[in-house]
Amino acid sequence: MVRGQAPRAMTIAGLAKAGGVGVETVRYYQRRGLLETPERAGSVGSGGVRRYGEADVRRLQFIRTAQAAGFTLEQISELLALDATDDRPRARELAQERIAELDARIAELQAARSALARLAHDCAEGSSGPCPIISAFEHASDKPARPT
Amino acid sequence: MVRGQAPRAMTIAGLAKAGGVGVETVRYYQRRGLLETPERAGSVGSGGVRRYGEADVRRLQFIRTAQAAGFTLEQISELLALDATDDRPRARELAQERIAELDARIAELQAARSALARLAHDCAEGSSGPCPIISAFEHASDKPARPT
DNA sequence: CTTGACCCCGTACCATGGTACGGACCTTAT
DNA sequence: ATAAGGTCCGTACCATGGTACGGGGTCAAG
Repeated sequence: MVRGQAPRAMTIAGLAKAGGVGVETVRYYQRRGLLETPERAGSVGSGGVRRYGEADVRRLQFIRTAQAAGFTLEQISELLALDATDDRPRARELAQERIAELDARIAELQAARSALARLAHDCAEGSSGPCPIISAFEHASDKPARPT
Repeated sequence: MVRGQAPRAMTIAGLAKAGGVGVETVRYYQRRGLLETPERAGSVGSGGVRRYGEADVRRLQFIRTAQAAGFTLEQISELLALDATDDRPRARELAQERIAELDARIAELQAARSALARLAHDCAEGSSGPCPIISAFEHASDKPARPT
């Protein structure tokens, strides 16, 4: 019973490369249930090597993309499980939650970015006084162990 | 040799509270060298409790702020060390590096955010076909082990 | 049919950033 | 002075996301 050989050409190294990760990472994702572990190819039931195809590559890329969006592997796992059950409300819920978190995090990073940019600028220009990057606490009141 | 008692009123719990962290976290920062560990107060050399002041609160808050800006504790440690040596070029360098990384990360998150928003929207509206949140890999070619 | 590269799998280890525990000691209020 | 509660300190443990190791099997070329 042969079922489509064409997209199952790669070994794990090929899959890893296609996804831009290491082989160990692929195995790790398999252990976590994020990627499936195909049956070993080979006439004899036991031996042989596992083969992967385009579907696996897409799945792996999805994982990386979702990860870049700040989803944890746990959440990605849920997203993937949702795929099987087609639970759209839950999927949207997860997406909305993550969007809210992303908005918060983006705002935070932008605030930090502009603060940092201003401080770096100030530190560059005026050579007077302490570098303001750190001076948030520099005007201390009681700092005994500071050798002259 | 008494040197300014006023700003050294708190115990570790007060400092932790002022910084919005737990006592254990303060101790952890002390172990990491991010916060100093003041001498124990008390007439007898050995015993007594450590006291903290405003300077410590500011330092702790700086750590939290820098952390929010994506600095690792390691980098914060360096920033703090720079304070002692007043190494402004290096401080600016660190700041610039982090700004670049922040820009990259912000762009990444924004891309993810809009992709996610669009997908969530699509998933909400059309009830036809699979939810696009996941369908990045849904049009798979060879999916054998799918139990009926 | 041997060599070398690659695969399989379990298990151990790593870094980061904490959190928890437990016994001894100190401080403070009653 | 005694009890309650806080501090001190070492050590252990946790979650997350991997990375490394080692022994054995397999596969393809020469």
